[in-house]
Amino acid sequence: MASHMKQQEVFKAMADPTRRAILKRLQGGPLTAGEIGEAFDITPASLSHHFAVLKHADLVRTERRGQYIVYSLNSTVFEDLARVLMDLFPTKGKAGGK
Amino acid sequence: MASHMKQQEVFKAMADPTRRAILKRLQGGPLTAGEIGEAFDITPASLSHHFAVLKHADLVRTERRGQYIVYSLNSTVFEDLARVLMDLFPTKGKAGGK
DNA sequence: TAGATAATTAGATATTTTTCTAAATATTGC
DNA sequence: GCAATATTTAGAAAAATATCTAATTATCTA
Repeated sequence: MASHMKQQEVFKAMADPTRRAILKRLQGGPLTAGEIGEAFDITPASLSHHFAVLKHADLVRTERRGQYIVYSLNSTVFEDLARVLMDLFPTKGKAGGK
Repeated sequence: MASHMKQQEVFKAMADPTRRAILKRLQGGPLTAGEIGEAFDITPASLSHHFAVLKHADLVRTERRGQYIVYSLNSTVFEDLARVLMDLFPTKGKAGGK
């Protein structure tokens, strides 16, 4: 029950507004790296770094589908926590603004 | 209802393990800066910096009492969120270990 | 008022993080 | 196999953060 989260990694991951916006986007369902990237003004390389941080924190899962890599929220660790956090705070980041 | 939180400031504040340990310590009730500092291996100056970040995020309140400054959790913004976060994750920081 | 104690602010340095460009890897379809 | 597309990895530069020492501010007490 969320007891095997890497606390430091998760908080660090959540501290960046771009990463929070990525997570927010994924709440609508799985997306490819490219689809996620459309909403941001950064290079694919930078985005990839953010993905790595989120993955390391176990907040997202990846699955290769052909040439694409599909990202989705890791519901085990994340879904309940993410909802609590995301809904508790008003969105303000440049992308995914509700 | 938690809708006027400064999202970015709060997450940034929570991203540092020393600051999370400070908050954790304050869950037992208000403490002076010095009392909080006893648990850490950093200088008062560094600690003061962390207090400033927590204050800026509205996570703690301060009140001067004589030569002391007493810190407490800001229950309005924090108490419910803090409980959710702190209880959801296992403690791992050097200080305030439950 | 002077000295002691508590805490913060100023200024500098070291570390970490974010971002970029360029190069590498994986996969598709001809 | 080769070119095109999707994504990641490597390496470097810029920006942000954490920490320190030294100096400052505020308060207490003798």
